[in-house]
Amino acid sequence: MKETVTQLLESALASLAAEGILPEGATFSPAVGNTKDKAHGDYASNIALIAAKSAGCPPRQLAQALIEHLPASPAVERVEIAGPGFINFFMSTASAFSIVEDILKEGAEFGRNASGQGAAVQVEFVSANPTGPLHVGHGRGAAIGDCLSRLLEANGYRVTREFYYNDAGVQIRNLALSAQARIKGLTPDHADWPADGYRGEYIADLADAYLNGEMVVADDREVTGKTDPDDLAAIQEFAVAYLRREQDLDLKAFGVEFDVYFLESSLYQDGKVEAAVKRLVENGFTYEQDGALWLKTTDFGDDKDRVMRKQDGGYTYFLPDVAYHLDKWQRGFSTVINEQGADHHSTITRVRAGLQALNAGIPQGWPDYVLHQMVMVTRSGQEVKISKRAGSYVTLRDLIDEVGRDATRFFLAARRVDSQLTFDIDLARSQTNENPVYYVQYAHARICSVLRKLVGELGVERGLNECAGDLSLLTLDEEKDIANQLAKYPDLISNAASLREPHHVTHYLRELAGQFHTYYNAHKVLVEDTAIRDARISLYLAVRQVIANGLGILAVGAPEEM
RNA sequence: GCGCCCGUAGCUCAGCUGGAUAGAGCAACGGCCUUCUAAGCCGUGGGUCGCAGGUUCAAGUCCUGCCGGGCGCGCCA
Repeated sequence: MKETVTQLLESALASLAAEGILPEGATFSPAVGNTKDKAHGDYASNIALIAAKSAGCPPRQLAQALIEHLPASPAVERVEIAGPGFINFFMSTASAFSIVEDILKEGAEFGRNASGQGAAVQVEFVSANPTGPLHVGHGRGAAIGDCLSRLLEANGYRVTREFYYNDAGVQIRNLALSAQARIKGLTPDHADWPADGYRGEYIADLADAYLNGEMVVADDREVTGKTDPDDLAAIQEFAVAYLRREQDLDLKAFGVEFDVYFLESSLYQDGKVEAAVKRLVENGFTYEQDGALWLKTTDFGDDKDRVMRKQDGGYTYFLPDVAYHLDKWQRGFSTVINEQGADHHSTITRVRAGLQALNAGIPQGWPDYVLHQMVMVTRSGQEVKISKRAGSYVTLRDLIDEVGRDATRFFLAARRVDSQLTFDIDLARSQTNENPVYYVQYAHARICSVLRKLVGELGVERGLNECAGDLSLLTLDEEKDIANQLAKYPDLISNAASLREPHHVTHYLRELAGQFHTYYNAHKVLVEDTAIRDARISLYLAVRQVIANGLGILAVGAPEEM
């Protein structure tokens, strides 16, 4: 519908150019937007304001000329000039409802497009180190990363979901020492407990499992506990596997699956870290100082140079990071999106600098980053800070267990990534219209319920994607509003993906559900006039389909009954 | 001190690549509720968009400065 208006305007612009009213060379792409105020019609364009200067005539006059050159279209009922020179389009009622037929014809495909042309995109997210259960922040990352992946897929991209983790560094050593302390019977309050050791309950569980010789199977590994308290290497291997399994279970409960688990240690094993170092040295961006090897990241916009190789000969995390991203590039991902917590912000400049210093033909500003701000969890208006299992933080599992997978996903994806998020447990649990998840799911269930009633009480079978009835009988304002909202869905999918802003999906659904509930409350659908009834049910079916499609992007369930 | 993010109604938040009179939900206030799947429905009030400049026909949106909050500023990841 919006395209129709755009085409009409383009045609009018061409006519004006042909008549010399507009300069030949200049090209204007008319911006057509949805109106906020219904008094301004269904769509509005500011083209006359934009083009007025180069046309050399006042905007309203140019708008008038454009309107006079607008080709006739059955979709447009009337056109007006308003304000400083906006052109407002009032669409015919009949054309507004053609979207219903489109939706029912396309079904689950409605809103999806092929603009990505199958290009390979990688989304790296969560990437938690295997040192404990996932926390709420990881949950936010998981919700955003997975939703973003689904959005990209809906736009025709081929997405690889990747999880990168450090399985060998200082933190892992620390984990092994903590586990060993537990295995030897120490508790975190003991004087000999490792400094900065991990203190959570899960360390004790891990220790028991190791001593019992349990076998743990994680998505990417399988290890049996050796029971020997002195074999630190064995403890470390077991601990990593144990916590990987723990995280796998969290992710499974959350409904997130990864295509690739990428180990930091593999970069060392495959010589990729050494190769990166060699290349950086050869390119002349390094120097030795204080017994360490530095990279001149300041040549690429960093505020200070960074250590690559420490005094003790080990590498900092930064170097494998660079090697890892070179590997991503070499795997052919022209678009890579790294979803991380904003507390990792400083790595961006460093990684990009390292990649530029490699001289590998990687574009400046590659890869993309999506950073989410912190999450605070509240219950009864009070901040919740700890979980029993992890001790110092609220785990993702806590939330899923308490409010359910659907509400957790919806809530964690519902805010702009760059603003902090308050997760209200009471709200997420509540079964009232105040709870947006409930509200949206209920709209879907309500429609399913009407269909059951239609079959059960009236004996009328109606296929789920069957468009029946004369849509021109839909004459109510609420019906047209809903149709217009439905028509916005494809743009939503395309914009949310290109802007990397998944939160738009939740807001859209909340609004659509609200419109539907209002309509439902005001107007009966199972009316005696079967022609009107059938037309309204067609609209219901379209709403049901779009809600289902939108919830699918969020990986939130679309229940048939509540 | 430096860097990044945020500041919009009492609260939680939207505001699509600058566009018309800044929106939604909750709360408040006033009505309604024997009605298809219910846990409510309709309406009203409520704003110096942190502050001050600037760019523009047009600024919540872009630029500069300041104020307030969060995060980061490791040879941790």
